[in-house]
Amino acid sequence: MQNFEPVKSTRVADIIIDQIQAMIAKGILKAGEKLLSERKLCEQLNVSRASVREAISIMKDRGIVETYRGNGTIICDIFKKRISDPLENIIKNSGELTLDITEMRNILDVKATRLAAKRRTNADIVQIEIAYKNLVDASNNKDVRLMIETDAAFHLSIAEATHNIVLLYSMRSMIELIEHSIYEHMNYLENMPEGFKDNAKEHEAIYLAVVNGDADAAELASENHLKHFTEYLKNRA
Amino acid sequence: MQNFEPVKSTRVADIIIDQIQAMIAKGILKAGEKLLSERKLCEQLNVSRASVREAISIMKDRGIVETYRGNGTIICDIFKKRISDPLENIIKNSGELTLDITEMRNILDVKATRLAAKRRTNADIVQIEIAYKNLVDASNNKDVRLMIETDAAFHLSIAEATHNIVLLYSMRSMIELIEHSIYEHMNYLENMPEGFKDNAKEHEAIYLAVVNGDADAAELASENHLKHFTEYLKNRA
DNA sequence: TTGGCTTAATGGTCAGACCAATTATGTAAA
DNA sequence: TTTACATAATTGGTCTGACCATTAAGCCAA
Repeated sequence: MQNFEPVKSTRVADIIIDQIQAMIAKGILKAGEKLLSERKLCEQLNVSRASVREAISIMKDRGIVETYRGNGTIICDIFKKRISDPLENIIKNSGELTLDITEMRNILDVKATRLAAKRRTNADIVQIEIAYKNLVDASNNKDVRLMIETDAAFHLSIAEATHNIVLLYSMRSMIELIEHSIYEHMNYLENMPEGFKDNAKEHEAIYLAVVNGDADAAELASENHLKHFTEYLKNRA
Repeated sequence: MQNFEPVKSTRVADIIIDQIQAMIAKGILKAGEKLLSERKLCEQLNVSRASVREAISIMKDRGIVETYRGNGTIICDIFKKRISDPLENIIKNSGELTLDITEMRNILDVKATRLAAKRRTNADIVQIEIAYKNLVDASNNKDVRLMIETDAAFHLSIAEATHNIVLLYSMRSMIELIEHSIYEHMNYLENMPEGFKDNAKEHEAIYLAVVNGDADAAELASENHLKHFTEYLKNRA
């Protein structure tokens, strides 16, 4: 069996991180326990405090430890990891990027709906029907989180019916990227059930047009549907 | 209703990270560009080098920047890492997708042309004019390779005028993929001239519509322009 | 026991120095 | 003029020591 050793980085901070993570992995350091103070770590590791601090600040960013001024540094429960995707992290704090992605997603969605109406097979229709019914159920139950999920799934089931892999992948990517931002605005959405009542009809229009194979109606319905959400975003930006 | 704002960290390094990431999100800092040196950043931000280094080392860990001793710190192409590379991988494993990619590119181009007509600034117009003239020159000289290059540059200069960096990025991606795909699956240079036949007037129509700010005409001109190339591709497939 | 004060320890920030790698520059040789 | 190489300047990496801000612990007096 090939048993590789982890590559020893030349960077001091990386070496420290490796050591501490190994201790956590071996159970020597357990969640909730305090790490040695920075100054004592310097002594034991024979490195400067700057290097120790760099290692700790990186582990803090990774969610491995938490620091408390005047108290110390504790090992975290690994389970509560934060967003690890750097791009999503940037998007989360950028209204401009969120708008850009939303616009891109809308462009794709409108054209995908048109193409789906032209190309959907019987198998596609079955999947779209399932997704549509799930969306309606979630809407009736007023479960906002589930509505967001089933809404995405509904639009993706339509994108799937275009049989354009690149288009499908791109739409899925855009949806993934703004997912976190949408969830953060969830509390806002929860207070506007009226807005969601309207788009029940919009979803129905899209659904029917695609199933009936009416490309023009499908494109129109999709455009109309997304107009509302975009306006809402622009007002907040 | 309790509507909490995201906590703005008091930590100096976090503030620096937010600033730099915001610059990336707005396109002020672009992939491949160099960040200011640590010492200059200290000056501009009025903080110690330790804080700047902490911010940079965290961003390095996130994969947002890369550092090179003696050279500098460069901005990574996270969009490529997160979106383009995986797509490229999918395409490699899916056989011939030239039509899918082309369709996707056309969708983006048509809508980008419309948006550009609405949003182009004077600076954008200058760039578009330059790109258009280069295209005309290449066309007059019947230099096929240069025509392909200037054609891409022309459409990208329009995409740039949308001021949607995600859209711009995606279009650039598609154009690169098409060139690869056509090159692999067809006799690139030998067959391309037919696809470029007599579209000087079409380019002119696009150019004029965008410069005049006529969104509907721009979209129409773009649709008309791309139709020919797509049909040509389909006939070959 | 309780309240408030002092003290010590901790993480956060700063300043300045030197090392190591790379690039830019300028000079001498071909 | 061009090329080659030594030198200087710049950049990220590391170290040292100091001070600030916060917290916990200890202490003493009411």
